[in-house]
Amino acid sequence: MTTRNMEDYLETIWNLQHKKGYVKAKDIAERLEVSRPSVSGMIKKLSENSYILYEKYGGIVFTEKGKKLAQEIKRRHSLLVEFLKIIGVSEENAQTDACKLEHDVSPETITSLLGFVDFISLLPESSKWKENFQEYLKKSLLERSSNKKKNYKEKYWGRENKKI
Amino acid sequence: MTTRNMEDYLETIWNLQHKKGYVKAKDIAERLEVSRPSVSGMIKKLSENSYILYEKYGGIVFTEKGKKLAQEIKRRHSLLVEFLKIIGVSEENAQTDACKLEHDVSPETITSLLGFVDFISLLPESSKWKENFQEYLKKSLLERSSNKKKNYKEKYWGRENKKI
DNA sequence: ACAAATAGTTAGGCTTACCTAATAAAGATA
DNA sequence: TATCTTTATTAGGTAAGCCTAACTATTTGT
Repeated sequence: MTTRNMEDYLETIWNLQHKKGYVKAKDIAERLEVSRPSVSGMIKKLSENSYILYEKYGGIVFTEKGKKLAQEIKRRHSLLVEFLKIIGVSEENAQTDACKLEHDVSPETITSLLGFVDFISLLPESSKWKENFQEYLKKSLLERSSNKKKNYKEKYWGRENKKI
Repeated sequence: MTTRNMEDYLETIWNLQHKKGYVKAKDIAERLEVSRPSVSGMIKKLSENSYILYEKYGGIVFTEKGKKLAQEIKRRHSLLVEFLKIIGVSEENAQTDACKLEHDVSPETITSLLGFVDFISLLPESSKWKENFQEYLKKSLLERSSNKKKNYKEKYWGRENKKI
């Protein structure tokens, strides 16, 4: 099985490959803000599990298996970013959240998210869904930060406590 | 700082408290499918960090700090479940995904999700958003598995739904 | 009240990450 | 070519979790 960490390394390798055209252990360390020995260790692990091929002082390349997994992770990441932006999360936060969430979403949730994103993108211009939603978000944020805070909380916890 | 694991234990304690009225280490072990020594260790840690008060053979109660955190986690969990169900994820999967995702969503994303869920719940009956979306999901699943590509725009976003 | 059942802890080890310090290998340059 | 810089590895240690086996302490039942 692959761990969350292995996935992070694979994704980083993928990104470096597409940004610089080659991948060195040093660059991975920089990107992930981790020591070089840590990278050495993970490279060894990923090699042993046949996700990558590695030559000291040379570079890293994906095996078919590794490429497939890296693409899959990338796909989840992009989907999450796209979704988060639709619901109004900033680009920056969307990126960092996607990095964390991408390891945990089940296939069913991926499918549903994909459906949602597609559905929204198919809305006719005339629907103004996004504008309406954005406006609603802005408004509810304002209200929340001022006087209606209490109201909202009661509503929320009232619902929740019944379930328990 | 609290780790993902500490959060899981706190959430479990919260759930047990509200389901049975008291919390024993043994029950935590069962619920989390973990050995009793593991629970002992975590209880010690949570006590040291003042999230709970614990007495051997007695029970576990939250401190104010612990209660606050547990509620916060619970809040994130419920919100995620609610959202996932809206986009068509099954109850079961929504629960398990929420358990994993709840540790990683940023405050901004929480806010946006909350906005989205509220927004959807405020849609007028006439919009039929959910029905349309559900149907779209079902169809697109079929399409995907039979490798066809077709445009549903017209069918699902005819004039009567412009208000969405 | 005392033995059995239940609950909890300690001891000792495993795994996956991380780190720093020291070392080795390769590449670049004088 | 010899040395210096860069790159990578090894050695040795920490921390958070998990486990089993063995032990202790409490509660319960007769």
